[in-house]
Amino acid sequence: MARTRSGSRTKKSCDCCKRYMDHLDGKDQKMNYFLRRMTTSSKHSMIVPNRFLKHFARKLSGTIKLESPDGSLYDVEVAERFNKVVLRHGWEAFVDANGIEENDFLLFRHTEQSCFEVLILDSDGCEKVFPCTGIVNIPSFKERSVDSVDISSSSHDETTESSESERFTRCQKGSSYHRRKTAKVTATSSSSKESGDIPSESESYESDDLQTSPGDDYVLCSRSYLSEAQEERVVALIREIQPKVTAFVAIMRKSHVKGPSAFLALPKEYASAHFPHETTNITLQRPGKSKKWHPKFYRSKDIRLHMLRGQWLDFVRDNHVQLGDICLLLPTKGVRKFAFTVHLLRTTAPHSRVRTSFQSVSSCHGISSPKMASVVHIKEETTDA
DNA sequence: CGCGGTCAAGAAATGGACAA
DNA sequence: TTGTCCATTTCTTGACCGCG
Repeated sequence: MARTRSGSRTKKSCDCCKRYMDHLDGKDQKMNYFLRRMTTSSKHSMIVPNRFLKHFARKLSGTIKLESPDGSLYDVEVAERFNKVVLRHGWEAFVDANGIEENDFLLFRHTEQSCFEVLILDSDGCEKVFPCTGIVNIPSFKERSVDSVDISSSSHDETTESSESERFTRCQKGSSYHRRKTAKVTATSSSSKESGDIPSESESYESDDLQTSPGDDYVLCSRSYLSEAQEERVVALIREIQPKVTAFVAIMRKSHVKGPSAFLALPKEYASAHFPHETTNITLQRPGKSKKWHPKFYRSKDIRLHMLRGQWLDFVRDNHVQLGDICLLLPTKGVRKFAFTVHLLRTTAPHSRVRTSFQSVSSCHGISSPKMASVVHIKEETTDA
């Protein structure tokens, strides 16, 4: 990071600093705001940026209250997922009730205690306009929350509005470097895809505080990308099973399913969080089935490698796991030994065009790219293979 | 001899530093 | 501010070794 960059920034922002200090007055913290953009995955849970948490005076946990632009309050559970703090139960209700859509921007402002005011901006950066705020469909969840809440009266004065705009602008500037850095990846990923709205884009946007996790409910196998359709299926599945812990999603590659030494590579961070800290056998099980597999979880001495081997191949064979299939591993709660439930999302190739795409998958060692993923059709397997 | 486990090397991705 | 280069990290591939 260039010295000149930070230097010029400090020099230029004296007035800003003054206003900023004024705006923080009365709170022993350095940050009041954070901005997030809605992605497909964040419809179900929203990550709170680590940097915000670092500068947030209090510990964000339990239940917080979100105040929508129409003044309604929502109780939202704060949970920790894979070393990330995420807004969980209640968040979806907030999203639905406020008509928040993908690519919308949400500006969170800490008002008091565990209360955040949320400004909703359209994808073009303008404040979202509702036809009639009274018509907004507020689910029963809100009713539950209102009776237990003492709403702050400081939400909609002009000072707030202007400082929000300022902060939004500043925030955009602040994040430009990261966006630029990720643009390379996005450009590469989307180069062959007609639509500009691709998973990798949203992933890269979130990457300022998420290195391995593209979503909040699941961790995606690194260097893999889910198409919108795939992501929707994964999200739908996660929604259905309502996991209490972060799931691991792996798109099957050649190395996962082919050959005598097939294995499933696990991201270091996820493995550290949910797998044993030594080489040992773990248990895999299909939902609703009694049969179990005990692949070896291998962890190299230098902690660089984390993978499932041995009976992993049996699992692959027994369940007819194929190239391009999606495996969702869910740590089983309450079991002393490390056990995982594996949900399978099958890939189907309904026509020749898809088959062609699949050939390109294997031609590049099975690495799933957005291009390839975009034409892969997934169907969830409801019955055992 | 075959299979499974382990490890090393190369490839690819990512992030940081620096110069224009 | 933007583009490029380089270092680091992580993943993939395949070879080697030990055991049955």
